Amino acid sequence: MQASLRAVKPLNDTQIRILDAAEELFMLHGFEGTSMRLLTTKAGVNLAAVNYHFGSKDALIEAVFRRRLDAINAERIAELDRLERDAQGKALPPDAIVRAFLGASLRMVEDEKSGGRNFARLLGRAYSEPSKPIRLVIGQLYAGAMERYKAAFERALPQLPKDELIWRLHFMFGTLAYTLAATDTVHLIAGCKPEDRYDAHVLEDRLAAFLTTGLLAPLPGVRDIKKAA
Amino acid sequence: MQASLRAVKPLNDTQIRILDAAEELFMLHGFEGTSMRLLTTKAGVNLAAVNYHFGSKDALIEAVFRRRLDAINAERIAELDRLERDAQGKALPPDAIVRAFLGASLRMVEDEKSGGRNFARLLGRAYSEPSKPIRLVIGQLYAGAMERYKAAFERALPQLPKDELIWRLHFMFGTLAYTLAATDTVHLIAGCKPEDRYDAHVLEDRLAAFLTTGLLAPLPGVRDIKKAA
DNA sequence: GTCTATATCATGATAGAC
DNA sequence: GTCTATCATGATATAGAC
Repeated sequence: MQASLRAVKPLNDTQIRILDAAEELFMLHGFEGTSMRLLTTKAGVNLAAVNYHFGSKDALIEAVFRRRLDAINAERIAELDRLERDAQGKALPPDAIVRAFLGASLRMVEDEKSGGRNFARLLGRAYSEPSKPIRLVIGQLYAGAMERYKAAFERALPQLPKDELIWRLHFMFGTLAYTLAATDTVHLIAGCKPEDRYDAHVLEDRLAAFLTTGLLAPLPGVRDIKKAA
Repeated sequence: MQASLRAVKPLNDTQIRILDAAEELFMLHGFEGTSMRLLTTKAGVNLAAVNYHFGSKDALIEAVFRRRLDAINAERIAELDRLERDAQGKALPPDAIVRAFLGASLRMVEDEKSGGRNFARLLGRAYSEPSKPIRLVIGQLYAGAMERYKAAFERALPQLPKDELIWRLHFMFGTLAYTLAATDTVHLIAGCKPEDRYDAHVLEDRLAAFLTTGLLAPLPGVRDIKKAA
């Protein structure tokens, strides 16, 4: 009884094949643009299998996100736990928090074989997904980690007003999401080495430099004197 | 003959109603999620009108982006022209280039009445759109302005290696796209004043502070000695 | 659990009267 | 230019044999 509360029933081969195919096709064509026929054909399973194993197409979309996001956010929180334990009560350096936040997501783009890269791009796009149920699931899966990181940043950047911090975290999210979603289009702007695109270390270094400096930016000046008065 | 090359045929009332409805519905439900029936009902026109006036649903999507993006990028380029003229050959301050780039997009989020805000959110999402034709149109509509801004940044930040600049412009794009697409969800992170969400000046100040500082960040260190050697 | 066959419905597009 | 009626197709979901 205790165990069954958290126990994740192991996925069978058919379910895994469906989830893998869904990840790739949702990434390529979007949710509405991916039909069950295409999906089940690609997965090499029967047309009825999705409904049998997941109940509906919407439930499958949820399952696709849950399969990976649970692990990623658990990893994020574990990494923050470790940092805070080592710091013995002192505030963490912003750079370390940023890297801990980025790490789990970026490692996915290196994982080509087991489909992590597909999911990374899918996830990047999902942040600005129109479908309300999907946004809800994503938000819910992120909620725990977000709370923890927000608190860590508040301690690390005590001089930053809270509403400014919120916006800067929002910007950080956006940069990460776009980088995950559109990593294959960077070369279109031209000029960057193609081999860097999927190197998580290089990406982490570049992103961390940009984002950490941005988080520490001087406060924007007051623009409208009347409003301030 | 000369004039007709660039002449944009004025849109009639039906076409405008269709474009306005499309903007809002595409934003709410995505392209595939918006049916012609829903769209024409919302626009108050006949089901056949979209095909008569635009030829197909895909052509309508293109028209939606063209209607506003042409003007926005022209504005972007004009603003850069003005700055460079005033600078009389000197490199521009990075902050000014960033603000010129953001301005035209951000002014849209203030424009609630004529639908600019809908378009802003739609545009933010379109950057990570799976559909290849849509990405092509967007990329093409942006190409001219991107060239100009890239060159301006190269002059303003001569110490920054080109590939690092490309990545940082990529990050800047991402932050702007996400901010446009998800401005209505900032409050979910909680803690920011709701009235700031659609104030273009406040947004521009916050974004410019974050992005300009990020663009000027120190270079990320070399991580792997072996690769560098 | 798996598969075939099918029910039911919505879609984009068009033909042709007005 | 606008409308009605309709076509051909493809969608999700399910019933029922194996």
